[in-house]
Amino acid sequence: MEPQIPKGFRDFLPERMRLRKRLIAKMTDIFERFGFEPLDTPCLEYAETLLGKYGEEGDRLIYKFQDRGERMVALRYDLTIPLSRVVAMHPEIIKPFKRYHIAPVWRADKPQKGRFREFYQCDIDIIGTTSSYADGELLVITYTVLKELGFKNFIIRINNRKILNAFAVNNGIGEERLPDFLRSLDKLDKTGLEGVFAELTEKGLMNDQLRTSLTAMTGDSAAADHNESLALLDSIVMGHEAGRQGVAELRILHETLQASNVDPACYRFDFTLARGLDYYTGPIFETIVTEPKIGSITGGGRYDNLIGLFSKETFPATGTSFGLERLITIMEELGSAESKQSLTQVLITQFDPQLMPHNLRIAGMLRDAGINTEVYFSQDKLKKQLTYASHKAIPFVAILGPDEHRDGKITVKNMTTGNQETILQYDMESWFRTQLLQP
RNA sequence: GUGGGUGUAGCUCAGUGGUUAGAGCACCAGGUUGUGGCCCUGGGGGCCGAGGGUUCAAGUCCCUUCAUCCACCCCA
Repeated sequence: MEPQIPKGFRDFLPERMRLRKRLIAKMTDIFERFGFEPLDTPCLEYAETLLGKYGEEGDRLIYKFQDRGERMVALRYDLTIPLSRVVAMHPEIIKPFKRYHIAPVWRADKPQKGRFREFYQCDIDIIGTTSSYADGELLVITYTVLKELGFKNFIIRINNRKILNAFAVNNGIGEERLPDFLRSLDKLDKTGLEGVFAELTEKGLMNDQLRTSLTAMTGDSAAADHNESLALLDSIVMGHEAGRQGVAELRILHETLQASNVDPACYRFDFTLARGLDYYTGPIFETIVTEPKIGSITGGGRYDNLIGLFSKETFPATGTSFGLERLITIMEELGSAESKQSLTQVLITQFDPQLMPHNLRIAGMLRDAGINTEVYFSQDKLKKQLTYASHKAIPFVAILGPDEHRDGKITVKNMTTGNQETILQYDMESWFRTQLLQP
C-alpha cells in the first residue's frame, strides 16, 4: 500500500528533531529560571470541556468524536483550557501557580505556511494573582526567550481589553458588537485604515465619531516614545473608569520592562492589537517578526473569568504561548538552524568479526565516560564504514585491527581534519576528551 | 468554507503534439585486499499524481479527481 501521512500532520526526522529538542530545552531552562514548574495533561478531553470556549470559529476547528462509551471527546485545542480544568479540580494548589506546558495541540484547520493541524505550543501561565507585575513577567520572559534564541527583529505588541472596551463604549459600539469590532480593528496592519473603515461600514458599525477617533488614534500609533503612546491611550479612555485602569495596568507593564532592561525597541503599546479569543479581560500581547512574514510567534493575555467556568471560585489568570513551529520556521529561514552533525561522537569500525567482543568492550568504556558511541554492525570494507561515518557526520572513528589488538592499541581518527594516530587503548578516553573539547 | 498556483527519478527541475523522456545533485559499484571527503569510469532507478476524453500520435491539449503550496477567513 501507498504510505501516507494525514494532511497537516508531519514526521520529524532526526535532523529536524535535534533542533526541536534544543529549542524546547532552551525554553524549559528559561521558564524554570523564572520559577515556573512543569505540567502535563491528556491530549483528550471531554468535548463539553472545550466547546464554547473559543468562539464559533474555534468550535468548528476542534477535532471531536465519540469514544466507545459513546461520550463525545475532543483533542485539546490549546493548553489554557486544560490548565483551567486542572486548577478548578485542584483548588489546593498553592497560588500564585506558575506553570509551563510544552505539548502538541490539534486544530482541524486548512494547512498553510507555518500552520499545521498538529503543532506544539509552549505555554506559561500564572494563576491566582491580579497583579500586573505577573503580566509584565510574561513579557520579560518572552523577550528573554527570543533574545537567547538569537532573534533580532521582533516586536512585542501590547494592549489592554479594558482600553478597547472603553474606546468602543465612547464611540457608540454596543458590547454585543465588540468582538466584531475588534476583529476588524485587528486588520489595520494588513488592510490599512481605509480597509478597516470599509469592513466596519459593511458590518454596519461605522459612524462619524468612530471615524474621527480612529483616524486620530492611528495617525501616530507608531509613536516612538512609550510614554507618549500611554498618554495617547489615556486620552481615548477619557471618562471611562475601567479604561483608565487599563492604562494604569499598562504603565506597570512598562515599569516592569524598563526595570528588567528590555530593549525599548522590542515592544510597543499598540491600540490596534485585538487578538481573536473572546476570553481575554485585561492586558493582551503578541509578538510579530518583520523578516519572514509568518504571523505572530507568541500570543497571550489576561483571562480573569475563564477558570470560573469550571469552578465556584474565580481565579485571576494570565498567560502567554510560544508557537514552536513558527519559531523553528523562522530559524530555518534565517539560516540559524543546527549543523548536520550527528549526535554520535565515535564510530567503532568492524575489522574482523572475531574482534567484535573487543569493539563492544571499547564502546562500553567510551559510553561509561559519557562519549556517544556506536559500533559498526556489518563486516563491510573499511572504505564503506568510513563513508558511513562521513555521511552521517560522525566526528571520530576508532579502528581496531589485528595489529592494534596485538599491541593493546587502537587507531583513532579525526574525520574533520583527517588526522589519525595509533594510541594505547588505555589512553583512548583522554584522547577523545581532549579532541572533543576543541571547537 | 472561498479563490489561485504547481504535480516528470530520492531531491531541485528541463522537456515546440512527433523515435527508446533528460540534466544536476543524491544513491550503488569500481579505480584503492587497512582509510571517508576531491577526481575519473560505470550502474540502478520513472504507470510523466490518478481516471477519462480529443488526436494517426499526448509528459505536452481538454474534463474530472486526488495531492501539495499560496492567499482569504481564522490563528501559534
